Amino acid sequence: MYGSTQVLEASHSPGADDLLAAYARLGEAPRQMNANCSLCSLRALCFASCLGEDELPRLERVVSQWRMIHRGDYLFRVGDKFHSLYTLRSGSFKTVAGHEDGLEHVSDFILPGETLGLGAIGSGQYDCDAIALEDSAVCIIPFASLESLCHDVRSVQHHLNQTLSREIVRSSRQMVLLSGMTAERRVASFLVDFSRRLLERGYAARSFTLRMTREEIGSYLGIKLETVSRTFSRFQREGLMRVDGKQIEIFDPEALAQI
Amino acid sequence: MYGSTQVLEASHSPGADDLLAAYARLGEAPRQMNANCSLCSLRALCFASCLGEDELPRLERVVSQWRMIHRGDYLFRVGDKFHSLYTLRSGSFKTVAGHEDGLEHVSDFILPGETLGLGAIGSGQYDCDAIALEDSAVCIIPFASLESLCHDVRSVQHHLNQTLSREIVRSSRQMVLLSGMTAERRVASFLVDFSRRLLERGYAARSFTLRMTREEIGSYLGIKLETVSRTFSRFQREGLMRVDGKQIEIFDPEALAQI
DNA sequence: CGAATACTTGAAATAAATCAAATAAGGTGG
DNA sequence: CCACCTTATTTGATTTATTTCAAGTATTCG
Repeated sequence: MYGSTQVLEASHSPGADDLLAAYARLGEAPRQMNANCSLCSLRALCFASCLGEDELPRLERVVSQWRMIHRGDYLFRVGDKFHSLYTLRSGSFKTVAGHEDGLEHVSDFILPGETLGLGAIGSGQYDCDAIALEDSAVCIIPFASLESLCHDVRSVQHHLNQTLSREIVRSSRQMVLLSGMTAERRVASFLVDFSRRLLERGYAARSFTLRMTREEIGSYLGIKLETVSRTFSRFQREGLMRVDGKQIEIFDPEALAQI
Repeated sequence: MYGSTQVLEASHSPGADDLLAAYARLGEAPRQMNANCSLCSLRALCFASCLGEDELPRLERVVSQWRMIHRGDYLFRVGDKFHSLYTLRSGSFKTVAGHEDGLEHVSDFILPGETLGLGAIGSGQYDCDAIALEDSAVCIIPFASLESLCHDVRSVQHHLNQTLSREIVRSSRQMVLLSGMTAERRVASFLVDFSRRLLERGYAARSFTLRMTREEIGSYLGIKLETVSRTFSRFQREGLMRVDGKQIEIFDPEALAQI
């Protein structure tokens, strides 16, 4: 778009990603296709980040396939046998954790560069549903191969450990939010956090589209959709942000962060 | 006590553990002492579980030290530089996650065989406080050494991955609880879960002592201490359990699980 | 374009928090 | 080892943040 400024709606990289996104939109792409880490714009966020140029081919042998998932489709479901981790290349996902009695909870929203399936390593079964919030593309990382690569390349093992550990810290933060914050702070926290994650990935942090519904945000934050809506409206009245359906503009991130 | 039935208050193993517990009570023990995985009764729960008899000495070189922590003392604090994971040998801990503005949350209770410090791997700093709920003993696992052992012994790496992943799943379950359950279900869920964990460790599951206060339970469950107390009283009135201060007896685990 | 889904807003209901006060348990120093 | 002070727990009365119910409006997507 304009030089280095990229927004979520725009294709976020030239080359292979564009092709993939275009295929996904058309719904005509082969279900899987070959990956190429060297050309990937998200290299810095995934396992490639800990490898030298010369080691990338080894990763490419592990992450040899892509897959496209259409909006609303499942990448995996609770209980599915675990074979692979997935790194999101484009699009976005929600993960939904269930409970015996139908109680459901949106446990996370996933942005490009983030990894899906970490909870399945321990049990051999995926522990949540992963559902695409828009047409998306994922790299397939067969876990057995990744473990072998870990064995050969220490930095990859280190990276996997770090990824898992960071996920634990993230959960822990979310629990502080769920256990003690007012609805207002939860919503503010969600907006600030989401904005920060977009920024880290090179997207516009002040103006973005929420791909998820108010109900999904509410579930993620442990409040009802009406409360999300009311709080958005209040923040708008107070001049902190502009809300136009799913289109959000943040005017005063500092004030939001301090709520 | 009676054959194979062991209760939390009793020493849970003969030999080294007893010695350690005795030292801890006296407060006269050396601050650190040598570990011996081969003799440890918790072997089945920790990293030793994935090693053969012949490989144990390698683990013992990594986990070469114990440490005793008195009730109320910190094993580590938020922000401390990360060097080691800790496996609890005896006693119990709480972990407390903080937030900039003083908002605190008891993120977990730790029982023997469980690991402390997993959240520090990613950032190099501990992400929570770990505070002993009673005089306790921990094995010190220097992380650099553990990573080396992971490199040499695949099963150790696999075990670390599994431990980290299981922690993610645990957090995720706790978030479902915190985001959607009534106070009554949270308390029931806590009791059932705590009882199950005791059972898995060979302690009495129907009758046990809560080492933490009502306030700490409330923080863990995202409710106030008065609500914990009232719910305990209600469950007692309904004949599901007996409450005598910190001493708990579960009469009807099935009914509790179904609440 | 039109049915279905998503969102906003108001009013009433409620689960849990807060405030308060009395009782019980636990740890410490004399 | 007991008395005392502190901390923890229970229980009741009141308040409140959020949910629930409801109804109208806007969006989305096939």
